[in-house]
Amino acid sequence: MFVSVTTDQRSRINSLSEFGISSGSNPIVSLSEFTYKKGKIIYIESDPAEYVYQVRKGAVRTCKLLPDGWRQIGAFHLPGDIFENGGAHRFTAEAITHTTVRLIRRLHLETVAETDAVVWRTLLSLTTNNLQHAENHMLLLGRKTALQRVAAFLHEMNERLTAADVISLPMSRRDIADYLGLTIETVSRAVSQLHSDGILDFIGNTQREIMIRDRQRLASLDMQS
Amino acid sequence: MFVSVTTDQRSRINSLSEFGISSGSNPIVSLSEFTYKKGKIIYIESDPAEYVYQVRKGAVRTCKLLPDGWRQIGAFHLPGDIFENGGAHRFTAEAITHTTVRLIRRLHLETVAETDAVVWRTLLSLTTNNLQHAENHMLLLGRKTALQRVAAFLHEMNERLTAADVISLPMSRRDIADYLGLTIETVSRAVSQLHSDGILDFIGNTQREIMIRDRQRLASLDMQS
DNA sequence: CGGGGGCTTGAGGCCACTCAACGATAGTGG
DNA sequence: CCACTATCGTTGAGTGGCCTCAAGCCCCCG
Repeated sequence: MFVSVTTDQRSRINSLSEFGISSGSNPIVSLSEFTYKKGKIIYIESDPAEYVYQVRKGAVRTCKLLPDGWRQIGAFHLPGDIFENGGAHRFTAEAITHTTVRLIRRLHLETVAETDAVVWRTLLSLTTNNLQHAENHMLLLGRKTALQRVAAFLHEMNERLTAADVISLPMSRRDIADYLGLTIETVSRAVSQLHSDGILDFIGNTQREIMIRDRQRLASLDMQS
Repeated sequence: MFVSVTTDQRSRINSLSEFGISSGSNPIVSLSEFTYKKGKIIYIESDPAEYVYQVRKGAVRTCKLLPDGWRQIGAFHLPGDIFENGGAHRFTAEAITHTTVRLIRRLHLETVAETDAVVWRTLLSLTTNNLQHAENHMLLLGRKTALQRVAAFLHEMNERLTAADVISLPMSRRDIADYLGLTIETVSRAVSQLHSDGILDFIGNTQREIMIRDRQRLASLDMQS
């Protein structure tokens, strides 16, 4: 599959712990780095290959497609995040911006793990974290209003990709809409409302730079009202 | 936590493989059986205890609650199903009907696993399966219509708890609604429509016994139209 | 028999979607 | 430098699907 993908850079690193997975005994695992241009596919749903990925730079979306054109984004992966595909791929992963990922073969990992429970534990907690995120997202998709969803999204992003209360969103309104189970118009309207309510401001002339003015009220919308 | 719960029966079995988790070397793990009356709580969200459960008889729902009273059911667990709660409980688990579960301490399991990668692999694939289910459910909650959701639900149940095309649902319309992110009225209307469209029939005088007349059309609704 | 819970059905309202127009921005080629 | 175009985002008007509220039926169980 990788032959069909833009590979600008490639390097090898001999460390498992650099990947964020600490191994007690076996530090020698091959690690590769790939770079994908904006919009390029990292892997497709039902792709047989098995890797574990870590975002180095950029952002990745994992999504499912419906026959009628609808798309559901399951998660956004930002620098530092590890995402994987146990068994067969259940999602399609795409680069949102110019993105660099590290990757490691699952098989190699499990070979190491054979003699090292720490790796297993890490792999499991990785999957559990993804599961937890999915469970919270089910609640959002099933039971929250448009405004609550957008507030929850901004709240999540504010915690994940910023130190101060200034967010620089890598993804488009379409991505956000497909993540929140809404349309782009509804997302836009909700953001506008949060702006006119004094909860956030726009920075610069692009709409992807957002400053949170009232984190408290944003959080309270997220937590429910 | 268990002191506050109805415990009608209790037994001990010394086998891990009976639980559905095959261990190559260490078959001696304590296994308990508990019975819960209809509606009783098995564990509560944020409960610290760590167990892995297997449904023996009955049915279990795992759900999250919102401050404003909304409920989202993440999954139904039927006889044979294994469900767990890595780390802290992320859900509340309740018995839908009179239910018997086997349970095993996660800690015990991981102690065994220390020397047995098969257990780790099983535990991981268990979590991965749950994750896959959650991912599919996100698609349902985010991008499907009421009719498609109900069709998908019946399709799922038809595959999980019946041999012929006769389903005996253990859960109420409220449970179904909270699973599908709908109201009971909408669920009821959708089922009625499927009935009047000749896709399903009711059996007996209760509305929980359903016979699928046209599995093909049910599946095509599920798969999207 | 009366009461209550579960389920259905109807009437009306609201929130999010649809369709459409428009402005802003970035990239392209002259 | 300026059209020209495509993409992205916002905003408005109108529709529709699901929710809300309400009534009524059926069954179970006292």
